[in-house]
Amino acid sequence: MAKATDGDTAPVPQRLLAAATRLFAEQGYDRTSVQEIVEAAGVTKGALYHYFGSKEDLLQEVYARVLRLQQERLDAFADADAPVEQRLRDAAADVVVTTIENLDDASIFFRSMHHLSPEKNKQVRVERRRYHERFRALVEEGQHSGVFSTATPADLIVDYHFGSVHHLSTWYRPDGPLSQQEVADHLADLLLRALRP
Amino acid sequence: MAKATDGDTAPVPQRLLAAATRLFAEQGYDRTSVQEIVEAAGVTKGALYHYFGSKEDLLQEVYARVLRLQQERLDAFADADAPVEQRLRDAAADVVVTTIENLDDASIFFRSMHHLSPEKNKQVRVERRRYHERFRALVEEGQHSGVFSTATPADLIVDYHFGSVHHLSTWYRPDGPLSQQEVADHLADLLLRALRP
Amino acid sequence: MAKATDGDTAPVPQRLLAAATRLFAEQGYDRTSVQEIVEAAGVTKGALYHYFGSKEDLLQEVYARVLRLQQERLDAFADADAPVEQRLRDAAADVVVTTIENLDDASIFFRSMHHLSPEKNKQVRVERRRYHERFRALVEEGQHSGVFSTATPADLIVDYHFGSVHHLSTWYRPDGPLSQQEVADHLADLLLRALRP
Amino acid sequence: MAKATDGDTAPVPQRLLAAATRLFAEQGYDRTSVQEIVEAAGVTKGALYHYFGSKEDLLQEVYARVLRLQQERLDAFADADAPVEQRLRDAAADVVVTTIENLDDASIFFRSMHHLSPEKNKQVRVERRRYHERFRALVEEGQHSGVFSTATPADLIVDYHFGSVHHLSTWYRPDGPLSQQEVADHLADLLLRALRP
DNA sequence: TATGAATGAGAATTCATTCAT
DNA sequence: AATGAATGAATTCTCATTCAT
Repeated sequence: MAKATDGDTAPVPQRLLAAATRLFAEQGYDRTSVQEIVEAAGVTKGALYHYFGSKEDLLQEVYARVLRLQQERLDAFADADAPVEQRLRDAAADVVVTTIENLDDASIFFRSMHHLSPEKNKQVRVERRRYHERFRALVEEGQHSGVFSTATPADLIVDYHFGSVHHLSTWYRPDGPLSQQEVADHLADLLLRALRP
Repeated sequence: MAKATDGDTAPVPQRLLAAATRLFAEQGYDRTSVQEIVEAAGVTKGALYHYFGSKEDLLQEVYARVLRLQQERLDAFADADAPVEQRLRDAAADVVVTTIENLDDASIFFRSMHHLSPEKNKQVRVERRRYHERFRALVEEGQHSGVFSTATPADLIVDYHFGSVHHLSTWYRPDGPLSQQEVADHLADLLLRALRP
Repeated sequence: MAKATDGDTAPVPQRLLAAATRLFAEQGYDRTSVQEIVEAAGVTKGALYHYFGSKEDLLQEVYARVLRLQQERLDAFADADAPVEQRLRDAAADVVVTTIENLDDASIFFRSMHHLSPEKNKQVRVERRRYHERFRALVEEGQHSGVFSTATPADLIVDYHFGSVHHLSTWYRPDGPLSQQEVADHLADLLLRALRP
Repeated sequence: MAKATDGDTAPVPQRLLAAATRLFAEQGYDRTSVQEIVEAAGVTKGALYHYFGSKEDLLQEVYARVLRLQQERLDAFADADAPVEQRLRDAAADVVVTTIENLDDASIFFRSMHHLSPEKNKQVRVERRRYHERFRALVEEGQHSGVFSTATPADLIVDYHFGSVHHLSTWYRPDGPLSQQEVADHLADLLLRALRP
């Protein structure tokens, strides 16, 4: 009977997650009440607490989804069979596109991480770290093979790039002058240009 | 009689602002109660509401202070008597140092702006815009005079750099391997390298 | 299981309404705190806000109840099969008795109506108007058929009578010299006497 | 220098009293803050507390003024040299005109009396009683001399009439179809007609 | 699997009043 | 005569969560 992912007929947990994602992005985690979420999802509070242990669990689920997706894509690009400068450029551009396509998740990610309890926060940080290190490894690979400048520590370069990705949710508008792909190309280009020896 | 800026003797509004800044940065705006602020400042709630119309006003005051400071510094560097690549590098490095020196304000700025009411938000955006445009003008000046590449739109370059500044509050630690100045130099360097024709 | 209207066993909304009615009448709407109401009803604040959107909603419910009751009774007397002077007298006396029997509601009604928000106030006024007009129609009927004097506009006569009803909560005491019925008969009599041609 | 009673130049206590009267009538006593009063009067809180011991004192002053005025006028009409039916009619009409002319005071009087502390309340009640009794004496004089019906106790007749006076603040509008004097004549007429033997 | 009534702690804000100057 | 900073208690309302059904 269910056909879409969002409508009235999607499984309850998905509907709750979709509603929570939208509301957290629009209003922030603290400003979104459990009541609003269940109303938006068309269920009752009891149902929410049947599937999720707490409001915080919902937030963590949003994170887990984003992290999983981005790690998968990074791994795919990094493991490709191509010169390192190509692989870095592709990965750098892809994370921009993926982030723009899931701007809600990104807003939540960067604005609400500190709302998680210490233990859950730690768990997320560990996964983030893994992602960061995979990306850094690409930079270092290019530095060791001499195609990238070694003037800047690789860690800092990763943070430089992810700063701009993080920032997207602040300024990017779908109806702006640049398409997703153009923004991605420009940002990847800036990264690669900065890395020229 | 008052000599310090923070102690028991500083004027009440300053003490409130200092306490609020610290707590907003540590816990986030929504998670910080008015009660906590007044306790930290050693005054009563009535006193707070005597000087500030609302909790939100306190937040706006923090913003106003940061914006004023950063605009002043940018103007000074941008108006200096030096080649444009030097002026851009100095401004780009200075905003990093200033941000690190006021990491609390920066965290609040980037994480809590969406907590302001629409009208106050607009006001802050207007001032942010002015700052952004002054910075962009520097980039464009270099592009027109041929010392910077024109491959990337100036607006995007400004957002690229400020993404990394914004991001500082996420990863920079005073006890990390790099000093403030080193980070600033590296980030300014990356910007200038990316702009090489 | 529930048998009384007030005890520990009555449904929570009724208990809240009963407590609020008594306290609003005794102390006035503004002087009665939500805390007092829930304590008197033996429930918690959360329960109150589960059933009523606001303190004001509670007040409006009190109004709605009174208005419904009085309109029903007026309609019954006005539509009866009797000479107009008899129907007016019965209606005029009945509203006195009903008001005395619900003196709390009446006090609240006349003293606290201006505490309602504009929109709710309007809604109450509309219902009041309907009541006023039904009563006025009775007076006019008698005037047209010649049994009542036309010296005074019917509207004014209605306000004259309701002034005295309104006033009851100021002076009527159950232990005073006159019974409810005696007061009602006297006031209806005064009205009819004033209307003699 | 001072020429009006209301402007910027009137003595401070008068200005406070005028501002308080207007605000109490518009918003109710409880809804009017001391801050609003002093702002409307163009002075500071300290000044208010210099002249009045409390917010309640301000309210009592408004009462005292009304009571004094109405008692004076009633005494004048009641002591006149005319037949009792003329004196009653004049007094009954005059209180209507005076009430309409001071509709703010009247609203406050009838709506806020229960806001006074028990002792002040008692004091006001005593003066009200004196007024009521002077009026009742007029009715009784007419009843004893046979020009008024004795069907209704004099006390009730006084309350009947004052109910309608009280009610004026609910329905009377200066831009309505009837002038002050017309309303006064009609209401006095109704009273006298009801008293016909 | 889901409901919805009920909890209880805590939120921001208001306000009459005081008092040193 | 008048100021205005400061108090502290009270106010309405919100909300994540629980639990009997």
